[in-house]
Amino acid sequence: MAGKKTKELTYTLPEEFHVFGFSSDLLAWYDSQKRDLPWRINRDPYRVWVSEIMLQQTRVETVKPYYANFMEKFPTIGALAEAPEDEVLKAWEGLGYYSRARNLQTAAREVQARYGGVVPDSPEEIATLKGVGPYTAGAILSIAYEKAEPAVDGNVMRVFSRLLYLTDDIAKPATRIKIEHLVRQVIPHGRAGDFNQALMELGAMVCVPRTPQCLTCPVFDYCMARQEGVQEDLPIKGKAKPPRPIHLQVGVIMKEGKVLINKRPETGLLAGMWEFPMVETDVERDAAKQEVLANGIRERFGIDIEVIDMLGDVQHTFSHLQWNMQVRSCDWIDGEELPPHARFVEIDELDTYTFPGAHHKIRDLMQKRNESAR
DNA sequence: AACTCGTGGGC
DNA sequence: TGCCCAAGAGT
Repeated sequence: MAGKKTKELTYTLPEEFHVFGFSSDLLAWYDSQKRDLPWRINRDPYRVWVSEIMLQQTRVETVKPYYANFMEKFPTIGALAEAPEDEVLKAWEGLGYYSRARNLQTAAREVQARYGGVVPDSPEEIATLKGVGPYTAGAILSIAYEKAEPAVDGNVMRVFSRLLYLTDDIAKPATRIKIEHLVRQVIPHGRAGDFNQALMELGAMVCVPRTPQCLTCPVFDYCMARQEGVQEDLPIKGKAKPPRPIHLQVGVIMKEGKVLINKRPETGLLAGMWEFPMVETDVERDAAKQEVLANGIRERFGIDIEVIDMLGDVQHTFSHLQWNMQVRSCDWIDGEELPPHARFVEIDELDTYTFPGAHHKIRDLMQKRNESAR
């Protein structure tokens, strides 16, 4: 039978895999060993939803304080839907991936308008909500509504790669689809939410990326990678491209004790966040960098400045970009008309605006300079 | 499918 | 120190 290997076959569990034993052993471990996490005190769909959005690509310990603050400020879908966007972004400040916050509020308004304030419980409807992708849809449906849907995140892909000795590259989208098919065949009836969380808990506590704790693993007996001794070589994951370097001139521009800040565009990197004005330079060519800064500020803000001195270098690396910033203190000289996205504000008022991490580093540099000046 | 979109921790 | 990683989604 040549050519018997169909796609369907690759999505089927090995015959020797004992589904029932695996699921019940994993659930028994989860029942006794699971962490007490703030979003596990009940199965309220909104609480589950917020936690899942915050946990996207973000560690549990990082999320905890943000989650507590967010649920206090926006305790219901209605509260989130009616809140000013600035307040939502401020509550997200420092968490990263800020489109999550905007999408969450957009989706909350959608739930209010179209679903009477109730998070929908069907795969088709919940998938239409902004920021709710395949993983989050499955997580909410299973945890809050006990629907037998897979919730395949990085943990689950790692666990299944080892469990079934899968050599697919987990960085490729097709691999997640395949693992969703496999997980779907293992979800125990009536405990989908706990089962999905148990898979993730196992990946976070035992089946960790480096040096997995196989000797304490509750599903050691089922693991094909462990039987072959290759658990440390799985999962297979293609390497990410290194971040692209960008060189920026940053101006801390003062006018009568106030400092100039700029609101970034509503789309793209750090959308809608505030920043210190900056100008991109070609490091190979721009020898006279302070002139590049002054000219760029004049073009974009319509004011003339004088560069006073160098405050220092600040580097900030994103997943795909590396900002190399030279920060200079400047004084306003001339020009009154600012564009609508820019304004001079008191130093003490900076806290009322939402700045991303890269600009907090610049603020730290400012404050250090101010202290040493005294 | 490949690229965009943050941040902080751990080894 | 540099690199990988962490409960991904949108385009």
